[in-house]
Amino acid sequence: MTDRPRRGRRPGDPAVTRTGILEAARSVFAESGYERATIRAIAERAGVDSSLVHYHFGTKQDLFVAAHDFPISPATLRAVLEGGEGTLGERMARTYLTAALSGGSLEAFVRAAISNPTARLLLKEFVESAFLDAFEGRIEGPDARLRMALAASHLVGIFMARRIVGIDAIADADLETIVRMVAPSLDRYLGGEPAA
Amino acid sequence: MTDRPRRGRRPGDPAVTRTGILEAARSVFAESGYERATIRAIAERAGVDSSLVHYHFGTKQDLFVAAHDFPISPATLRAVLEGGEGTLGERMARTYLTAALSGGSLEAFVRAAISNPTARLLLKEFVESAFLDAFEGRIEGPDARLRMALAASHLVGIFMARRIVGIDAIADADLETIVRMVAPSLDRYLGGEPAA
DNA sequence: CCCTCAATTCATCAATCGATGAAAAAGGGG
DNA sequence: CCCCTTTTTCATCGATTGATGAATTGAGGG
Repeated sequence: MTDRPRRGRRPGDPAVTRTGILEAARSVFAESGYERATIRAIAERAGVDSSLVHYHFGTKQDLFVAAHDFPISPATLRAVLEGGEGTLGERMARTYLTAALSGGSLEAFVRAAISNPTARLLLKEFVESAFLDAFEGRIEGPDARLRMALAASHLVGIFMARRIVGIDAIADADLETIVRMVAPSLDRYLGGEPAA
Repeated sequence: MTDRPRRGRRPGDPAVTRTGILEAARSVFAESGYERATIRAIAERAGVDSSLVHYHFGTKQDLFVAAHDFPISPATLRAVLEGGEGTLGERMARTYLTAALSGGSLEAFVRAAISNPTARLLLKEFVESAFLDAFEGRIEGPDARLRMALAASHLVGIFMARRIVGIDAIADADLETIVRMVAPSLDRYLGGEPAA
């Protein structure tokens, strides 16, 4: 990592270099958003020439897609659905907020989605299919999908406030406190009553 | 607007040109976000040379600030606080969602805040002072500020879902329907009970 | 051990962008 | 009506960026 790299192929596993680039891409995208992130910055963080990034992943957009396969795993989804302690809203808040606030993956996604149409579509697709569709059928009553979306958007808003905008009251609060406060609101959306 | 502009000062009021640039700036910033928006595109939309933009407003960041003085007016705030029909949460949801979803001003702000540190600070400042501070004292109970911020973040999330990401369920829904569904959640935050 | 192929850097291009400085045209006070 | 100021376009610079092609070096099969 500290060697002066000469030209040509270097010893060791090329796969390490590849995943290193992906990791660097994720972190730079998360920090700077899609537009501001430069291939050169990603390459530098990976300790690699910028051409190598293109060689492995093609265009910048290809790299972004490759680096962000799946923000939240299906396993996470199952954990939310197939109970445990607490209400559904509580599990949902805790699981998604923890996942979103820990890694940089979703942050990169959201940041990128703001300015880049492709990333925006990916995010929309992710939320609608892997999120709304997954819960569909488990939530009853009229407007089920809209109520689901409202619950999800609440979490997105909290994520934005804490991670992107940095509203103090939310950024400084204990995560579990937030979860306990938010859970009843989510349960109200997921519970079924049509809201007067 | 359709004339071939020769060089030099043009007849008519220069203030018209100025406000035209500001308007163009708002719309381009809203569409593209801060990074993607180019001075050249703004100038073209205003029917003006790009240098004129610099002449009037200096740097790109200066222009952004000048174009987005205040997303939501103090008058709007008062309308929310000093009742009328419905609960506080209902007035809050209706007023802010309408304001945020109608003009392009807040959209530009949010988009810009994602990638530009200055815009991010402006947005944070706006939310925290003109929003949280304004309600402070009117909301009782422990964690008042956090609960306020949760209510605000819920609205931000809905705005994101509808305007930025374009989640169908929320984008297609009637605004008044959303307001009625969300209001009880907001009231819960603003009402005072500490949430078990 | 050689020869091909994959991995990697170097050099460089074309495009774009923000910004500046000079030139041209209209306004307006004296 | 003249002259200085303001407003506007034109020309251009320097920096940055994504991308490409050639050169160099290691890996690995035969």
